[in-house]
Amino acid sequence: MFRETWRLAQYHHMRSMDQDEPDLSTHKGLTPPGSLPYTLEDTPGFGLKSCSPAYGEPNPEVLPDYETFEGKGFLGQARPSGAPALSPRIEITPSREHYSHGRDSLQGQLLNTSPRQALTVPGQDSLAYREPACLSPASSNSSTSWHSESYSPWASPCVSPSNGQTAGDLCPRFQGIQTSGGSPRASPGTSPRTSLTEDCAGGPRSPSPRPGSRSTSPQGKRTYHMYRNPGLVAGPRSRSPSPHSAHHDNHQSVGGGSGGFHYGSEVINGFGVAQPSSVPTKIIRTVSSQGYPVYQESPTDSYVLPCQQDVKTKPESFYVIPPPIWTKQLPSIPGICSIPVASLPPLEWPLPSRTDQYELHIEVQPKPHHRAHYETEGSRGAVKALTGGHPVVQLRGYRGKETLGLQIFIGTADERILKPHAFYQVHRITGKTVTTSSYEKILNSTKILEIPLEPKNNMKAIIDCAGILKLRNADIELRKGETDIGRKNTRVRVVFRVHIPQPNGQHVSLQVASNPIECSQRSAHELPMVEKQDLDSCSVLGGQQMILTGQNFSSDSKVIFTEKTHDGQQIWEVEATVDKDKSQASMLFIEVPAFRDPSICHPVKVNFYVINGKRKRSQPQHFSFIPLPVASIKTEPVDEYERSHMAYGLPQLLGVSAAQYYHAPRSLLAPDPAGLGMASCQQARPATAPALAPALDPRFQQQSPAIVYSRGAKSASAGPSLYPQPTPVTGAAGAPSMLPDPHHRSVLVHTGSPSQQQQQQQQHGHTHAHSHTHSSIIQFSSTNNQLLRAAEAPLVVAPEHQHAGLFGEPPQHGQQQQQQQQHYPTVIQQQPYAPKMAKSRSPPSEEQSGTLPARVTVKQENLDQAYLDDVNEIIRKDLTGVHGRGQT
DNA sequence: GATCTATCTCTCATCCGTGCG
DNA sequence: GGCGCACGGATGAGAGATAGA
Repeated sequence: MFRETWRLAQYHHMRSMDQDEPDLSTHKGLTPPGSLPYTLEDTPGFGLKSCSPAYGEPNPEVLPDYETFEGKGFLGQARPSGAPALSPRIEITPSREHYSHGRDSLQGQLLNTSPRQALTVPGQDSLAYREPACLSPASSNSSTSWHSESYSPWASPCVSPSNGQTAGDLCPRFQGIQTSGGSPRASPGTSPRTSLTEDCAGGPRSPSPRPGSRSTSPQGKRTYHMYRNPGLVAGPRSRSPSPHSAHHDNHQSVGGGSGGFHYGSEVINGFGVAQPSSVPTKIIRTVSSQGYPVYQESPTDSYVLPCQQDVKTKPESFYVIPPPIWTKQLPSIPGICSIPVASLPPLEWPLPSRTDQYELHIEVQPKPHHRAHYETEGSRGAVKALTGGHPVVQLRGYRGKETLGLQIFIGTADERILKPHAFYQVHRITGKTVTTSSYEKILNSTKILEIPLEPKNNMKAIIDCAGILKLRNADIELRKGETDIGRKNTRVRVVFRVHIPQPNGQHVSLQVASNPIECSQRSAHELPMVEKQDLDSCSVLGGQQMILTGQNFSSDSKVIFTEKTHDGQQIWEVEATVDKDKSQASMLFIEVPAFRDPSICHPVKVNFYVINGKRKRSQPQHFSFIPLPVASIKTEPVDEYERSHMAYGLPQLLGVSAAQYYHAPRSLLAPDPAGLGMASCQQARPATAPALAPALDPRFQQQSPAIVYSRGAKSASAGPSLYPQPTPVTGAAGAPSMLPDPHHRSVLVHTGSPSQQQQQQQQHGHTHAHSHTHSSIIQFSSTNNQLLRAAEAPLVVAPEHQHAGLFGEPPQHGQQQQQQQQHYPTVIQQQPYAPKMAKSRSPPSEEQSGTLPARVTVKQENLDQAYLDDVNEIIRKDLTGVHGRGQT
């Protein structure tokens, strides 16, 4: 699958080169994919440098398109007069219900492309538009649509047709084109809820041969073949556009040429409103005009609107739309504390959940299952708690009187570092049952809900306004730079963040993630799910009883322990003994089996899963086998396999301080060769070591785990600081549980915004070639690189430069950086352990040495492994590079 | 052992219907 | 009663897995 995706990426890459397609690979959270089969600079004409604003920096070319957003929903608000069936929730409906119009950034002007029939139109006077925002998603965008036919006949209107509006209603430029053409699939798959008038406009509602029967997919499912051979599906049946409209009309001119994209702020996402610089996110009615201006949040929209505590009683308050923030200084907004986004840590950055003073705590966890809804569906409601209510989050230790904003977004739940989920977005729920007001924001393509944390409520918030939106896999997978795959990637976590202002002007950022939530339809009723295990580790001899708590266990449930290699090859599998007498539907009593090799000298991480049927298996759970006491282990030379295996547990096992691996601070970037050669674990994986450093180095533990960052001018004086892993790291050797949770791992340094750090790097420029050398050894994501760079180069950044472009560096340097990224793919490697190299099925030597040609094998049945493979692939390349460069 | 093809199985994305407020 | 939301269920297409040639 991954290979397939890669091929597609290559294909699209070639196309992009042909068409001067903008490279969007750097979009997601400022983390350029490390494993792209192309270089970032392979897209000539793309205005990466010329038009990319700094992170958080408003681009004047784009500013007119930005608008802050939004009060709490339209619930209970009067609809615009004369607007029939105008939904109180007007959103982009990115799927098939799109209109194509305007220009396609790749293929030029799109004329008369919409096959859709006219939709019910509210009165013109009821809507206000921002033309720049009314752009076809097909035109720039995002995920899929720029290839092949490049636009869809269903290209997105600014608002969903389900709202009974035509594109022309929402954007003047739509007018006159909405009835063109006719589609063989007129009004494809329009939901019955969407009550369009297309039926009356002629054309069958569904291509189904059975009138009245369920229609087929809007444009039919898109296949890889279609992706590869866009011409085969040309015409109105072309693939649907990505959910997001991006207005090219504006952006094309920015930066010149066709590639006028804004990197720093624009991100391509399958999410319709996710492109701050290109796509309208919402259309809401204003007070004055009773219209629905389209606006979206700029990356610089770091403030939120005053919280409307009770939208039901003050519906009018929604109509208050602040002027574009880029036009003025950040206002002092009562209510929720406002912080410039540029000063906030990116969503990809790991944050601690607590400090000495504060703790962000999930009082009530969400249910482990929540069926996410597609954009074509109606809402499936807010995430609920197991108890029947809703999740509750509280900020403890806060004594201030200021209301803070609790940010919510959907994050990943896989092995890797927590980051915004590519295939899911938080969805604001509005309804009669929703009591919590919320604001919707877009940060680097990630939709964020912000709800107030009020002292009067003891800084507690009931999360009853957050649903989960599923984006179509194809839309996301095909966007440039996206390496994740959506298939079976259905686990998410709800991530909560809060930024607590400090008296000195700094802010403390805390983050906590919920338990994983399975978002697929089926699994909620069929797949077993392990929610809790009372044992994380056991002696290699096994025999201990472990209680698994979860759902959908059955009398036929089996528990399988497995061990896999880096390549995902399973080298060990054994079924645990299940005590069926004790076991229940929500609880399994098992006996941990003995590990295959009782002579291991280090903890070995394995997985286990519960399986009910052939394919009804739970997500893999982690488990560790602990070696017997040292005295009982025969000392033998370790082979390559063991050596690599040991690398992961080395620091803990040997009680070696991470400081031995690193020099501070610069050496934090590179493993100490001497350290790598110590003990019997000579080849500790360099990519892993840095990730462990903060947790292992006692120096870090003495400091506050929180990320404290400066805002504004104060950042200039904010030198680099080291912040420890909040998770206590025990000194007990060999205890696998002491490894910090990768999802809660703190970061080393945050001296300000990413842009600041980028600026720092720029200032250091070529004199810091060594840092590149280091980073070529230790691969981090760009964000992590920023962290490391910040740690390494504590430059004082003038306030006026704090928005220096992360991607807006001088061309030369930018290219160099891109080359670096190309040659040394980045990866977030923060797994406490990684599956060991193949021993029995694959030659360890080559793998170990990193000279084995990369081959990614992804099995559908194990998505986590796919992720691991993805990472491991990069690591192998990295190792190859290291060796090839003579351990530079 | 590698490749191709056919078939099976399952996921995805959408649609349908119902209950509730 | 109408409407919209929430939600469970169903469905076809298509992708992946698997077996056989």
